[in-house]
Amino acid sequence: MSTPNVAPFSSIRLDKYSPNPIYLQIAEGIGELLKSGVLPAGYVLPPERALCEQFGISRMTLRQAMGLLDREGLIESRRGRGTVVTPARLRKQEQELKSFSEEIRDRGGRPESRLISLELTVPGESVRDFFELRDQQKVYELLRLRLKDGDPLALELVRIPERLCPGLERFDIAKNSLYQILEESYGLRLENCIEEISAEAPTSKLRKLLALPRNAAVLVVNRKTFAEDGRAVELTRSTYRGDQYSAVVRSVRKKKPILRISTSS
Amino acid sequence: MSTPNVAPFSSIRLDKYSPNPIYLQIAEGIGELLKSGVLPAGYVLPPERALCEQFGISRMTLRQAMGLLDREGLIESRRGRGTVVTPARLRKQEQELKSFSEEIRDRGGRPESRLISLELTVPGESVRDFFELRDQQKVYELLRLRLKDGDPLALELVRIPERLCPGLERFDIAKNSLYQILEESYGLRLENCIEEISAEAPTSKLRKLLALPRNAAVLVVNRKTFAEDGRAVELTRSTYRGDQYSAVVRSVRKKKPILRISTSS
DNA sequence: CTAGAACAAATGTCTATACAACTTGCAGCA
DNA sequence: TGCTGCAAGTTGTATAGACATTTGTTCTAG
Repeated sequence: MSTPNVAPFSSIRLDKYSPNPIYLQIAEGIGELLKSGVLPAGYVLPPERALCEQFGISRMTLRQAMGLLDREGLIESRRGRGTVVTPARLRKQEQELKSFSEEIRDRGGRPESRLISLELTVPGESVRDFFELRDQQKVYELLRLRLKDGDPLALELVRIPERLCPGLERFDIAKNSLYQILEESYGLRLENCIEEISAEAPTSKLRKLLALPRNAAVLVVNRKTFAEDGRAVELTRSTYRGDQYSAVVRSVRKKKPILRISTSS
Repeated sequence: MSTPNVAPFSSIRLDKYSPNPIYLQIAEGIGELLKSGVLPAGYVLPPERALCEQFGISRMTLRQAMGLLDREGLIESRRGRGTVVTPARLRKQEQELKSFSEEIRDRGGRPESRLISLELTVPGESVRDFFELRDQQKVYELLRLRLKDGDPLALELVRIPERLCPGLERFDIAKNSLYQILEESYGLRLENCIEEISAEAPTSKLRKLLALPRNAAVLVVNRKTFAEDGRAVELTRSTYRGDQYSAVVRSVRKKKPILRISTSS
C-alpha cells in the first residue's frame, strides 16, 4: 500500500488553449503515468479533491478524466476508500481489427504478398446477398499468397464489390496494403469485422501452395468486414498453415449492470 | 429521418427512492426503447434539453445516461446536429467469456458432458509457472468428453490448482457446470480469458473418441482463464471436431482517441 | 476489553448555469 | 442567381457547490 503523493502528477502540464479539452489532457497525462509504470499497480491515487486543487480544475472535470481511465480498466475506484491502480493483466484490451500485414508485423515478422489472380466476376447468390447487390453487379476477387519472413503462411481470397472501389485493378496491390487503399483512396473507413474460425484438412492443391508437411491441418478464417456506416465491404476467406499460425482471442465475463462515465470526441 | 417526438419517452418512470441512481434508470429506460426497436435506427432523439425537461432532471444527469448508451454504441451524438439511434449491426458487443454449456445452449444445442478422468497430479514446469505454484503443489486434471445433441463434439482437458478449489472431486462434475462450482462454491469470480486457436491433424486415439470422419481436422483451443483479482484459475485445452464447430470472433478498428462518459457501479 | 456511537474521509450523485464549437437554414445582398 | 454572413439550435466542456453513501477509525460507555 503506497501513500498518496502528489509529486508524480506535477509532470502533467495543462494547455488551456489546446484543441484537446482539459479532461482529455488529464486522462492522457495520468494514463501515461499508469501505462509507463511510474504509478505502480496497487498505488493509491490522491483523493479527487486533492487532484482538483493540484490541477486547478473542478471536480466534475477531473471525474470525467478518471472515468476515461476507469473505462480502460487502468484504475478502480471504491466509494469511501479511494482509487487504486489496476494490475496490468486486468486492464481492458479490445479485440482489434488488423490487416494481415499489421498482424504479422505486430508478431515481429516480415509480411509479404504475392498476387495470384485478380478478377472481376458476377458473384454467386450468397455473396451477392451479403453485399446486397443487384443482379449483374460485380465483385473483385483477389487471390493472394501471404508470406511471413519469406515462407508461405496463408492463401487469401478477398471479395469486394466493384461498386465500392471501381478501378481497383489500377493499384499495385502487391506493394500497398489493401486496407490502406480502401481507406485512403476510396474513403471506406473500416470499423469492425466478424470472423469465423474453423479447422480443415487441406486439399492437395493447397498443400503444394503452402508447402504443407504431411498430415498438417489448415486454419480457415472467414472474415466479414463492415465500414463505419454499416455497409458490408469485404468478404474474405484466409487459409493458414495450421502448424505456423494461431488466432488469439480475449474474452471477458459478462457483468450484470453497465459501468462508468467517460467522454466522446 | 424521423421527427423528434417526446411521446415514447413518457413510458419511462423514475423512482426517486430507488437504490439505482437516476441516470441509470434513464439509461436503462431509453436502452430498452432502443434495443426493443421502439426507437428505430436513424431515429433522431429529442434534444438533451427537451429530455431534461421531460424527465425533470438536470442536463449533466441526462448526459451521464446518454454516455452509457453511447458507450454501448446504441446512440451516436454529433455536436451541432443531434443524437441518432445506431443501426443494430454497429452496436458494440464485447467478446464474452462463456463455458462450454453456455456456448452450446446459445447456439441452440443441448450440451452434455462425460467425465473420463479426474486426477490430482504434480504439474509440469510450464503449468506450474503459469499458476505460480511452489514445488509439490498439485493441480486437478479433468478430462471430459463434451457432446452436443448427443454427439461427441470436443475433448477437453482442464487444469486447476488444488489450492484454489480443495475437495473439487466431491462435486458431481458431470451434472454441474464447472464454472458454476468455481464461482458459487469457491468464490472464484472469473473475469477474463485468453484463447489461442489453432488447427491440427487428429491423433488416431482422438479420431476414435470424437468419431471423426476420415480426413477431418480438429480445432484446438488453449484457454487461460483469470479471476477478478488477476489470479490464474484455469488452463484448458479443448479439441473440437473441425467439421462440427467453429469459433466466432468480433473485432473493431482501433480509433485514435478515447470516447465518451459513462459511470461505474 | 468490547460493542456501539460518532466522526472523518473518500467517492457517488445531482443541480443550475455559462460559454464554446459546430451545423443548418435563411435572410439579405451583390 | 449565387454567395455571404448571421442567427438559432444542438451537443461539448467546464464551474462551484450540495448532499448521499460507504468505509475506516476513534472515542466513549458499559
